[in-house]
Amino acid sequence: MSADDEGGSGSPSPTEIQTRVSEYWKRAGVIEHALADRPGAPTFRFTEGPPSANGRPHIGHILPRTTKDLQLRYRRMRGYRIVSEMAGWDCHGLPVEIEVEKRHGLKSRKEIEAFGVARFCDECRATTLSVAAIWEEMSGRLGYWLDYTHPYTTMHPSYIESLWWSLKVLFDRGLLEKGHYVLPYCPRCETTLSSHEVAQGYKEATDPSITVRFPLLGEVGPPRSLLVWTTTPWTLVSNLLVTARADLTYVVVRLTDGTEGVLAEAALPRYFPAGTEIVTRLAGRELAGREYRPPFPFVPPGPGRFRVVLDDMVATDEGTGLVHCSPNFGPEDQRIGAREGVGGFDPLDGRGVFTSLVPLVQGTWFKTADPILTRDLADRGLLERNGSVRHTYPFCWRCETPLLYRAIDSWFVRTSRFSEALVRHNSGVTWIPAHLRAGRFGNFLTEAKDWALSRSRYWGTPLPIWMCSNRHPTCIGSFAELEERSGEGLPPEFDPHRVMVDRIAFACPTCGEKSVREPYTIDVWYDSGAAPFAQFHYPFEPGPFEPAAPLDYVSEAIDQTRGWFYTLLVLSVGLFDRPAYRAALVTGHGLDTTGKKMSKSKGNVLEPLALLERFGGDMVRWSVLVVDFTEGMRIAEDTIRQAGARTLGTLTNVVAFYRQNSEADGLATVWGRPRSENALDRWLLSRLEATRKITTDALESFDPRPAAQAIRSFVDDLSTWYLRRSRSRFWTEANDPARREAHATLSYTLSVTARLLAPFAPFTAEWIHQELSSAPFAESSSSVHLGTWPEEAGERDEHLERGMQRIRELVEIGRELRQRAQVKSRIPLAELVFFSRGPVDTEPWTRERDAILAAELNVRCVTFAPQADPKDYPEQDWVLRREEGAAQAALSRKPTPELLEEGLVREVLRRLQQTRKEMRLKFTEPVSIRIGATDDIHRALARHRGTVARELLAEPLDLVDALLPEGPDVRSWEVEGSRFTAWIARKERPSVRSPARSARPPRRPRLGTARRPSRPVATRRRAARPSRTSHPGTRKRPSPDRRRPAGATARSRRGRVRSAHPARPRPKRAGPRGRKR
RNA sequence: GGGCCCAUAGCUUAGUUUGGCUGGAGCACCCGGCUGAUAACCGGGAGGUCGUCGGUUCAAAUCCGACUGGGCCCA
Repeated sequence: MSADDEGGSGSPSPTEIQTRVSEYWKRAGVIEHALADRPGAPTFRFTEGPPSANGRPHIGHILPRTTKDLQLRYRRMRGYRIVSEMAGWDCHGLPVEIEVEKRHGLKSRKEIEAFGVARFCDECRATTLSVAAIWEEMSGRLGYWLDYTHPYTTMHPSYIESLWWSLKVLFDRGLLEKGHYVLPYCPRCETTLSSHEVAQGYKEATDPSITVRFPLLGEVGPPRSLLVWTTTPWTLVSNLLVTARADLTYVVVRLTDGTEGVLAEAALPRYFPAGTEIVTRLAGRELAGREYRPPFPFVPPGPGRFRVVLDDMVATDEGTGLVHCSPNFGPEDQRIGAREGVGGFDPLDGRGVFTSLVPLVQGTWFKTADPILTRDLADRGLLERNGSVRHTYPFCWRCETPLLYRAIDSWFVRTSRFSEALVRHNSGVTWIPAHLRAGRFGNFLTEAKDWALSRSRYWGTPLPIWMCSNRHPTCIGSFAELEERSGEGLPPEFDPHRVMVDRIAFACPTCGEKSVREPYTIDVWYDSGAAPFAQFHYPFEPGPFEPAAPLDYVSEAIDQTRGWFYTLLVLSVGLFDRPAYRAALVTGHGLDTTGKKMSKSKGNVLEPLALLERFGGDMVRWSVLVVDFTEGMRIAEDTIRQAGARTLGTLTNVVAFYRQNSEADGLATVWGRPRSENALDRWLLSRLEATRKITTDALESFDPRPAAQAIRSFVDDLSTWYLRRSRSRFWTEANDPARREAHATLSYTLSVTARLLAPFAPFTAEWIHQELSSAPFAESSSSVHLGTWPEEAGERDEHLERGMQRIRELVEIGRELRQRAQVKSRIPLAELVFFSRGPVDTEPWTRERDAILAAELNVRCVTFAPQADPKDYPEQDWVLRREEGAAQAALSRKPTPELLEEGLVREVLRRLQQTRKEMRLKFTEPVSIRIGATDDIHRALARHRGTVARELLAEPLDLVDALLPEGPDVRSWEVEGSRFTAWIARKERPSVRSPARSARPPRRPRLGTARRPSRPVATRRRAARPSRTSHPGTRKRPSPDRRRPAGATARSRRGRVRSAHPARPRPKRAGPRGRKR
């Protein structure tokens, strides 16, 4: 990092904090401790949804990983044992296969088989975890704690054996069956796809849009044709039926060539100009049974073929109201075809190429055939309309080949048979957001369709079903069973993937014929849906998995409603007849700055690793947690910086303030709830308790949104009200009771805040906790993440909270009056009177109320009066605020000469303090000061000499009754029309305390006292930098030995401070001393 | 084509369940103030057709309907 990254005197940057904390976690083995088994602890059941092990993480993965980690950290602090914290990898499937295909230039299944299936699978296995390290890196930077040393992988033999066990359970229950159905099919990959896979591949595409004449047979009069619309001309060669809707009105119109056409009346305006002759009207049901000549002569005649049938699926908003039906190439078509008993006709081979059944286009790919067939129709006078249409069409999500729907043999999980149970077991799930339960997810369950499970591929869990020539299926549920059936021992390194299992055959238990394995793998979504039990090799090994117990919590992004959330539930209900999870937190997707979905093609993606590197995990986590992350949310660097810096930055600054002061006084952290009578302290503790309660309730109910907001607002109150009004107490002496109270309150509050923050911003929380600790960054046992969650400590005082709120409102009134009086706050004013119609109910802390107001508004006296008599407050002396006609408050507007003089002193002090700050002096560091001023300023300073010397820590303070001569080291200011000059010089010698506070960075090895080996990465402080002005008697460069060193631990500082100088000199006690020139 | 969700200031948002005071706050901007933790802080200002239209009501950001835009899912 460069020196410019570091703050001058403030707190470390988020990335510095993260670096330091990460090193500590690593060094002290904190993560291992946190994830260690906790015998006897209550169980919190969780499963990491396995990401695809060869897909790189994208921005969308940040949200769910944050919400998962948040809940797990909370539960750990609550004393739970998380079952399980295994990371997991989804290893199988087309993504891996396609990567390997590309590498070896393989273009079809034929080429893969020529390449060698065993070799192909070996390559897939080797490829599959290639990006695991990137995922681990991202999770580490995000602070997502999982056990990456023992991840589960869906390709592991034990995992696959569990899958086989579960498949056999379904098979035995009759829920796993073979069927012949129309399914989405990729002709390049030569396999069916799951609906989930199809959903990912919809794209805008231009397709033909043609309307074809199907001549009706047996009509009298002019030739009459059905006008049939389609966007897939290639399916016309396999046409078997035409569908009309019973309740629609159809018209027969006169076509331009004198023949007649039939179409829905509703479609008429889309096709023909007004005034087109309508020969007759007829109801849809009258069309039923009419026979027609098919558009192509390839389909042999058969019972019931080439006639009009009725169905409600016919839409009217596009097309002609007459739908061409090719039962092999559409789900609806299949349903209708099956109902009508017309059989099927499939002219395509596995690669989507027409076979000899269709000589016209034999050897042509299905899409390429469209124009050829269209031209042929036109040549034969059957093409009524020829056009094109833009619409969404499904493409293969991996290889971008247009999909087709076709009837094919496949194995199914009969989900439709237990959709009622799916709905029932979903009804008790806590969904966040809640609408998903009955809404999107619930709807999906009610309409649950059978799950097409089998894939004609290679790298996947082999379907453990063997079939004999008599079509008797045998399902194998374990490796031992396979061994027993086949009568051959499995090798010790048995790999239950294709080739090895394919070679095994056995006699059919039913008929004795040879049984061979069905050559399928299964949908990878089954793999991941089985993760809760398969990761433990259930039921083959003893483990923490209990069939009766659902997971307590899962969290993923919204797209998983159809994915993992669904397959988890299906398997849970199908196998165990219970819900899969008690609570599901669903995050939205990341959008770009304009609210558009991030996608590679739009080039608006943000790299998660780059973001995390730049801002640190906490900033990223916090920025998503404080907004409604269940909606799609815009993610931009600016919003991360803004949301993160506000709360986390403020809080670290509060900690820095606390540490500087308590360290200087040698006060140790107070971890228990203090008892203070001070109203501000009691107020803060009450606010803390309120925040604790909201945070706890939110996390208990799995919805962190209210918690993050409550913490944000609490940190705001802490910094901008409590600390601002309490500062002076931190500057009194260490044994002052008020100082003790303030210290104890802030100390305790920060310790609780660190624990409340721990699940949300683990790095910052840890840093705060360590800053409070007596042995920071020492042992793992001191980690905030191994501590307990804050329990209720003391009650809220809502009366006090309301009273304080009222005071803050009164402050605003006071400021307004000051502004109107045009007297800046630095000048004290004599009196502020509030005329309250109702008394401000601040009993029993009325005196403190007035003191807070007086200090905040810099007035000598605050009083409350029941009502004002205007003539007591003449305008030349008072500025009045009215509310609804009645006087509300009055501020005396004219400062007395004494008050003016005090204001003048403050003006001078402020400028000199600013100079001290610019010189980067520690606030405990004494200086030599000479101030040259005349007249009013000199008189004022002389009269307040003690205050001036004390506040500036001037040892000595030299007041000169003349302006100092100009010089490079002399500064000059103008105040209220008068000038004054000063020079400030660092003391020649370090003050007594300096050595203790200051080992120095190794790169500037001078004057080092109390030097310690430092960790360069943990640099907290800016390297010594020349102050902007130089002063007589001062080195050009501030002496580095006064600075906090790189990496010097707080322990070393404190240890020395406390033992060596228990009663260190305080600035305020540094008495003015004369200095001879 | 169907379903679910969302829309409040340039940006992030509170308020919507249960209609009711002048629609609050933060960032950014302008003016002023404060500053011995701060990358800060405090006051004031400017900035709002509460997506649009219609309905219910004494009263609508809030309830109802339609529409527009966006997100997600299904087809």
